[in-house]
Amino acid sequence: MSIVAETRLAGKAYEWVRAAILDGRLPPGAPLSRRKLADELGMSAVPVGDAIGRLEAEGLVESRPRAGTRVRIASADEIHGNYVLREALETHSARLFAEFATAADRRRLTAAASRLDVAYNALGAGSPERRARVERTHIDFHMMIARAAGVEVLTSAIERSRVLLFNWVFTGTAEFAPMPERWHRDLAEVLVSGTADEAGSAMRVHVRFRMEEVIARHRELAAEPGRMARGPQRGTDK
Amino acid sequence: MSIVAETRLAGKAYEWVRAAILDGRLPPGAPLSRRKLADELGMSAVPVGDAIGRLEAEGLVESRPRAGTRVRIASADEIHGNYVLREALETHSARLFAEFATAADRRRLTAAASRLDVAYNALGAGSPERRARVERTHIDFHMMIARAAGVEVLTSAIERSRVLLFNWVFTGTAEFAPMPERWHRDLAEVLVSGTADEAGSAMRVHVRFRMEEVIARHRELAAEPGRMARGPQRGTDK
DNA sequence: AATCACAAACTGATGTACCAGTTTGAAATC
DNA sequence: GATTTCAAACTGGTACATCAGTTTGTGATT
Repeated sequence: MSIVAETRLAGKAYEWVRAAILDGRLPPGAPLSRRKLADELGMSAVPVGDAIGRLEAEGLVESRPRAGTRVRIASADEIHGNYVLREALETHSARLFAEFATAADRRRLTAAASRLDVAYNALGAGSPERRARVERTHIDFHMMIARAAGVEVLTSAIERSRVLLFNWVFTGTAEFAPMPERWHRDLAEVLVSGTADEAGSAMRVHVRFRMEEVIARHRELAAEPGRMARGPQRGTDK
Repeated sequence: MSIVAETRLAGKAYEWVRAAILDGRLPPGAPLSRRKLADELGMSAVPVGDAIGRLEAEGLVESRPRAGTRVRIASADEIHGNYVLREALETHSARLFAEFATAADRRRLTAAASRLDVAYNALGAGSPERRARVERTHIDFHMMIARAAGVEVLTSAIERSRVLLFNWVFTGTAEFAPMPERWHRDLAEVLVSGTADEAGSAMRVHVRFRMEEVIARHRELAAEPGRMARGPQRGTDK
């Protein structure tokens, strides 16, 4: 979020844990101990607690007062909600792109769409690592659209909502039906030469494409046994 | 955000400071001392620091490592960015309302729009307190639209972006040109009986209505002298 | 074999102490 | 009077110690 390197220890812990969650080293449900983390990172428990507090506010982690902290497992409702949020943010950024993007931005987007479609089409049943890498390129493609509008607040909001979905969905060995062959090229074409309304509609379809599949996949993951320990857990509320 | 009352001290401090910022007791630029706050709230400096960390992550507060913490003064760019964000979120929630709101929701929205227009028309040059109260009712009106969609993530995102704007703009004695007489009634009518596209467009116009005026007003506020102390402050970046 | 009880280990949360850097106002200098 | 200097006061950040609540493995009881 900032250009300068993080100097506060709390910031270092935050980045570390966040990265660990995002690349799967800490899968959903994994326990997190302030003290063990503090040992591992060579600091005391206070900055670690600070970092965990921030992650909790963001929804990546869940902590019950004197019982422990775990990487959060989102509900299907939340996954759906994040898709709605993404739809709102990305359709808007598509509108802005169609209206205001420079000629250079438009050229770059067209090229990136081609590369992305080629990568997806060549992927087949590639290794999880390859799939994750292509998925990251996919994110870059969408961020390119958002960045073209030059509105920092918007891009960072999109990134946040994407982070949550990515974590909740792709940390397993999720496998999805292939995309249409020219999926991103078609989208890019509308964004590059269509009106704002057309761009928004096209992006709307694009975002909704995998939503239901993803939610179904999430239900499978959540149904896996052995996520939580014994006990009433009390946190389930009413 | 949660139904249960906040038990952690850090949470209490967070709520307290956030409320103080939002209702103007801590205006933009005001200094915040961990220790003074800790004294005042009857706790130690650690939970206060935790709360300040969260507020900083949300952008309400700005803290330079060993120099002090102040209520943040946003740049005009940020104000603009938050308007863009609001436009994205609220046009989408208007679409959802037009498509999915129940008959009861639609009736309630129509009634609320009437009340709101009446309040604005009767306001004139009322006291700052009265204006702030009407402004809060205005927020409720928009939140009613968002809530009708039943997507928690979306409503809380809208609330966040509104909180920032409200704080940055309305804590002064901001004064704006009056709204058209049927401003909210006309909007509600489209949301209640129009298509999703129509509702989105109407909301887009609605959100943009005061944007430029607000940004101009913000420039005046930011230009006021005596906000910061002497010294290069070093945080102004490049 | 299944159930239960319980104590030891672990957890998050907070208070206290301390450190290094920044600010600031008054004294010293020009 | 204006400028510079500089030390005391204050700041955020972290480590350490401690507390109360939760979890869990072990062993006693049925």
